[in-house]
Amino acid sequence: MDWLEVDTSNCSVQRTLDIVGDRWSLLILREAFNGVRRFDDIAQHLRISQSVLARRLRGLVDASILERSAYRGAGTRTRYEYRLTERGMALFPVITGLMQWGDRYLADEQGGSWNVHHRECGRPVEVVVRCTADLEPLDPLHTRTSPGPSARPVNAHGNGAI
Amino acid sequence: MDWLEVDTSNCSVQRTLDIVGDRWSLLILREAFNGVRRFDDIAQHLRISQSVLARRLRGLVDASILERSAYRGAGTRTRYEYRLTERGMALFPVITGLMQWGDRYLADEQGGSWNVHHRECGRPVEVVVRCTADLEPLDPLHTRTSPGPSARPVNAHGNGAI
DNA sequence: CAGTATCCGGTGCGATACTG
DNA sequence: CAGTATCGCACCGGATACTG
Repeated sequence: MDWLEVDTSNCSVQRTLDIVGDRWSLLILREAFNGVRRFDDIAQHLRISQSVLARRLRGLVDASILERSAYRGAGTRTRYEYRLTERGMALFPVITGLMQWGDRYLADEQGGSWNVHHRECGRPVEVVVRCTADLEPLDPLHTRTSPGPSARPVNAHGNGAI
Repeated sequence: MDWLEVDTSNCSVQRTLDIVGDRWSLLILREAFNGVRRFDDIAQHLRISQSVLARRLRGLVDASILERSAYRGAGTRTRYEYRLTERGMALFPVITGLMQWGDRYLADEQGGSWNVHHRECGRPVEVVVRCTADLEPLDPLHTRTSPGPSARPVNAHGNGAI
C-alpha cells in the first residue's frame, strides 16, 4: 500500500495534534517543563486569558498529560498545581524539537532566550532522530516509511465514511 | 533570571509555533516527508480545502520550509511541486516526535498506521533528547534550563510593550 | 492541473465581571 | 488564589464558483 492510499484518520501525528495541536497547549507544556505549575503563574507568564487556560488545562488533564493535585504548605491554605505525568514528560522531544528549530532558524543574532542542559554535566542537549540499531542520527533522506499494522486504505470515492 | 521573569515573546518555541503551529501546517509537512509534492495530491489525501491549502503552502514557502518549483515530464505540460528545503528537513524530529508519542499513547491496539525506518538497515527510528557530550538520552528530569543570550526580563507591570 | 476569488459560518480567544 | 460565566468579535477554515 502506498502512503497516498492509506487513510490518515488514525495517523499518530494527527491524533497527537488533535490533543496538543492548538495554539496554546504546547506553550502551556513549555511552562510545565520549566517547572511552572500554578494556574496564575501560567496565565500571567503566557498572557493567556483565564478562561482559555482553564479549558486547555482541562483538556491536558483529560488526556493524562498533566495531573491536577492539591497541596498545602505549612499554615497556608490549599493550592492546586498541574504537574507533568509520564505521558506529559514523553512530549519532551516535541517541545525541545520546536525549540531547537527556532533557535537555529528564527532566533536573534546572539542566540535564543532559553537553553536546556544536561543536569549533571551542564552541556547543551540536542534532539535527534536516530536508528534504534546503531544509534546514529538520521536525516529524512536516510529513512524510509512503510505501512504499519493498522494501515487501512482510504475509501476510494469520497469522504472515507462507510 | 528566573524563567517566570523572562519575556517569552522571543522564545524559540513560540516563534516556531507562529509558523507551523496551526491545525494544518504540520500535517502538510507530514505529507512532504512522505514524498507527496503535488497540490492536488496533498489536498485529496488531507481532505483540506484548496483555499486553505494554498494559503498554508504560501506560508510555508515564505518561511523557506518548502520551495515551489516547476518541472515537466517528457511531453507533458508543466507542473508544480513543493519540496522540503533544508529548513523543512530540519523539522523531521518534530514530526517524528509527534508520531512517536501518538504511536505510544494513542494508537490502536495493534500499532500505528505508518512506520519510519532506517533506509539502510530497516530498523525503526526513534526520537530522543540527548546530551551533546556523552550522547546519552535524557528525560526532562535529567535536564536543567537557564536563560540564554537574548533573554530579557518581562516588563514588570502589564503588557510587555515599552 | 493548480490554483484564485468570494462568501459565509463556527469557534477560539480576549475582556470583563463574578465566585468559593 | 483558582477559577467560572458571559459576551462579542476576529479569524480560521469550508464550500462553491471561477481561471490560466
